[in-house]
Amino acid sequence: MKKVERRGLAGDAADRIRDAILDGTFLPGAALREVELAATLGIGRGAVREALASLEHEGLVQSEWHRGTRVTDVTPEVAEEVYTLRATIERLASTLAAQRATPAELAELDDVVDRMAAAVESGADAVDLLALDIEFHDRVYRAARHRRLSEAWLALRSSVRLCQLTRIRLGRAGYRGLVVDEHRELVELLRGTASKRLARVAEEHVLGAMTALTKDLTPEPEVQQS
Amino acid sequence: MKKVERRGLAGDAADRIRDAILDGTFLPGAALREVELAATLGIGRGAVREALASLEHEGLVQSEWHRGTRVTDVTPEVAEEVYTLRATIERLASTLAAQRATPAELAELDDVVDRMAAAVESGADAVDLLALDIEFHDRVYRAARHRRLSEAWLALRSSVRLCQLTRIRLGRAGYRGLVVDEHRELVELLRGTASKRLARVAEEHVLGAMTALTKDLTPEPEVQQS
DNA sequence: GCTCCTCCTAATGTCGACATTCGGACAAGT
DNA sequence: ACTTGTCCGAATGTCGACATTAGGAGGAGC
Repeated sequence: MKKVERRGLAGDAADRIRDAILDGTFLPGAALREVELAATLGIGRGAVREALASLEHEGLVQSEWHRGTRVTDVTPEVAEEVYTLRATIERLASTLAAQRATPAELAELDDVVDRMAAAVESGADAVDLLALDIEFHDRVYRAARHRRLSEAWLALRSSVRLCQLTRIRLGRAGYRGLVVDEHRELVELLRGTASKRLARVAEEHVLGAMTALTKDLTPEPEVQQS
Repeated sequence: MKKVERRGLAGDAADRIRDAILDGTFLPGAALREVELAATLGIGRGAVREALASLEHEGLVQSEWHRGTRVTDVTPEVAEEVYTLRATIERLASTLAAQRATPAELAELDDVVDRMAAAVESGADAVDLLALDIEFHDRVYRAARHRRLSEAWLALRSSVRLCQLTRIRLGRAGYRGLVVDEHRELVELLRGTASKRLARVAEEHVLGAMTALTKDLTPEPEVQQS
């Protein structure tokens, strides 16, 4: 059995607010007022404060002394920071996962990739594909069995989603079929013993995503003029 | 001019508590009671709560639902997690610093290494050497100019100090002269363009420290018997 | 003697009230 | 016209009181 996780209101509140940010209820740059959120969620301001502190630690929001909290807006610079850091961490996660993953965990990774392939085949939504992508990497980190590393991923994960979602929102996006192949290659390498190559591919997998992302996020040259 | 940093009580409280943990006022495993701390520091419980949340994010303390917060105790497992993660992050930091460091920053690194050498020469305290070691790496991260990466280091730094300090407290320790040479090599590589070699050396620099650390932290086989 | 149940205590979780701070609007001075 | 000073509204920062919970002490039942 898996132990039940008991959390306070702050944890729930953080989840709600995070979801609201990720599904576009709060757009980048929007102000998150404590009293307002407290009223909306039906909880006290203390819990909201704690939740916002969590989200700040995840990089989803930024707050300044006595100036409130607002949703981080996704600039190419932010995307570059998030993805370079993620690439580095992913390198370690893959290496560890290759050493420690059980056959069952590897099989589950296969399953996720199959579901991704099916989703691409049936022309599924880009958001659904993104969810599968993230699930894949969640499982890799779990297989790595490294508490602090998993926490680092949890902190980055929200930012990764936010980056990809704004990209999708911009209409660019287009999850190519390439994604499926890349993940399938990763699973194969996790099964093998070519740790050097695995580390390189895992890192490049993320950096490749970054390249596509920053390019799409860079605002097109304005034609309009004042 | 450098902008003044305005923080609330929580920030100050976090610093005080962190220092208290690092200088041994609160030993690993000790309970940190909110009311007690609030009374000691002369502030409200809210601020203390916020401070403890920060420290938990740094990995210095752990808290459970309705069971309070206690100082993380340094096991070889913790040390291994902290140092493997640090090695990975340091690899990126060094690579970026090599690309972005100004000549002034590199000169300051030289200065730190010189001070380390002088300290070793004059048989200084292990704690002082540790401070210089950390200052060196602080500067590397600053030169890397990567906000999220720096934050990741800030979060790990306290744990690194805690690990090293308990090691010193155990009497093992003994900062060897080797440390000076290693840092001097790092600066040279930062000046050069051999980025692959730099990445490897930076990573191994940390992993080497880990090996010494985990060995010293592993409790000696008990002779006593029940 | 062992288990289970009930209470009790000490701590954390939660909340709303009050204090502090920011930034803009507006007016006065140069 | 530009700067400077003051006021004001709205938000966050801070605090103590109250609600809830965990874990142990103690007794009843077997």
